[in-house]
Amino acid sequence: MNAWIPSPMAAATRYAIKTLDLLFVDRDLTRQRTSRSHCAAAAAATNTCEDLICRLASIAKRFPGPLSPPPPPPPGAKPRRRHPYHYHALMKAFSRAGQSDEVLRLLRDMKESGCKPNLLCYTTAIHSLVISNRPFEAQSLFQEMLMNGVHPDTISFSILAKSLAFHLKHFDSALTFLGCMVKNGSEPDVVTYSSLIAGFCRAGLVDDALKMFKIMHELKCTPNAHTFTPIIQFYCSRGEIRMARWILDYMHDYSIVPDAVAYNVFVQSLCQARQFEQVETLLRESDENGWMPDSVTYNTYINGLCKAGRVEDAFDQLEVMLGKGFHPTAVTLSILLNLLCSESKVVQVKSLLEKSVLLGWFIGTDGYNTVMSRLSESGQWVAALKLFADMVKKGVSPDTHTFNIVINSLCKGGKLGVAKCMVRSQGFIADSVTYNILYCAFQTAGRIDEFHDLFSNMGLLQDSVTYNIVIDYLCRKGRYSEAIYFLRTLEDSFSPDVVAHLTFGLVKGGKLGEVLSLFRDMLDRGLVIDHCIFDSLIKAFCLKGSCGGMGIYKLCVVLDVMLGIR
DNA sequence: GTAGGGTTAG
Repeated sequence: MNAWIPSPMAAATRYAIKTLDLLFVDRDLTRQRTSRSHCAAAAAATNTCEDLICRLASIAKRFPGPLSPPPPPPPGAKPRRRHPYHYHALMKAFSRAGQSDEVLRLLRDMKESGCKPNLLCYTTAIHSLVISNRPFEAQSLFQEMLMNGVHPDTISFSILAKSLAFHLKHFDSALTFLGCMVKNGSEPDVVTYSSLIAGFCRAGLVDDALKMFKIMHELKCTPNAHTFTPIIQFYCSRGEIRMARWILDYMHDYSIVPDAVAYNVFVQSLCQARQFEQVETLLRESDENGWMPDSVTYNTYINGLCKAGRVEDAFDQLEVMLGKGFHPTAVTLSILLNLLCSESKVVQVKSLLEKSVLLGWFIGTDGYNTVMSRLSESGQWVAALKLFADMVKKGVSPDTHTFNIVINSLCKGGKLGVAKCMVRSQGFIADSVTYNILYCAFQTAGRIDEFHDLFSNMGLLQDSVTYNIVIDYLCRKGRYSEAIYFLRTLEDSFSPDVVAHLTFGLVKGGKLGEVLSLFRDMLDRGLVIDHCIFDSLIKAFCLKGSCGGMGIYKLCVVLDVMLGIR
């Protein structure tokens, strides 16, 4: 392994490599590696794939080294002069590199050397924890800052308010926090409000976002493109393209010119709806609408075309993108690798990655993650683990997503103990995806107590996917009352996504009385029964074969209750 | 001197 792989992942990586070396001599794995299906997959190569790989290689030649590895931060670097400014400069660099542990180390070093951290150092450290999804540690550090007599300002308050709303979805706390800001003499500004609006929109609470928008207006706080983009995103995510376009027009009417980010969200939505001609029009008219498409715009468009099977058009757009002077980014590469993988050429892509050094193209973490993920999904988890070893040997730093793919592969191979050790190894930062992968694996293996021991000290990592896993499991086991009880114990107990999962399980189990009771309860509380619940329910009835014969009567009863007409 | 917000792939 190359020496420059920085902490915090270094220890976890070393452990992983050691483990993999042991794993590859495992008899079962060796058998799987040489299985016939893999040989058949390797033999299934076609000219199409070769053609795509040639194109990729030709781009690599035209743009040598566009994805060069980031320079490694100096190991154990310390500022020459012990002044908060110098510490801050280093902390900022580590924070930008996503290395919050290093930021905390510098903060500790400051205190130990008698240099009192100032507001900026604390702010950067808190922000680093927030963007690394470590909200509780961010809150503790904020408390420590107050205890040390450092008074927060609008920026530090805003970072914590964003953490509460955007990451934790604790909106009541976020609003209370806003009140605290004012009491402490820090007025929320456009960034503070925009962060909260983004949090509301991300949680699907657009009405609350619009209320916040109204408050901004009343306080004469002028919104900008950052304020509107999450609202556009909300409507786009629901396929409400007309509403999204209306907001873009509204922005123009009020002289808040939407920028590339706002339009990129819209382009994504048009691509999902396969409205590629609209995308073309948007790009053609970009100049007169006052925005410049960027590499994200083209990546989004190229990805949309790939997903729609329009590979030639995708490569044409790649040419347009390159012609306009945009270098392919890590995302461009991921999109193209993903395209190759979706053509069932994962084996060839794996070999392309292994030869990437010869091609003169640095393939980074994201490129490896994409291919490893596809390998693992298609059941070739040993190949995914081998590619992981290859990536680390080339000096490409794994991130949490990489480790999640490795852990998923280990779980698929029944190596739960190894996965558990990797999560426990120093420097491993688990996220909600890690939590969900392991929860599923330990639950299926009937070893859920071990799972709880593993995560008991890691703070809250559950999300709606976790809740759905629990509900699916309880419904599969016929423990419907427990599933309903579980839903009611959740903080956001009637989240549409989770309700949709539960009603799906209940309908499949023939528990229509429980479904009706749940819907009546929701309607009594003034809650709206979301379209995703409707979709899930219809799917469950269809799967159960209830859309014909007498079964249709039961379906109609449920739909009437949903619509509040029975 | 330095700090905070919205987007794309997996």
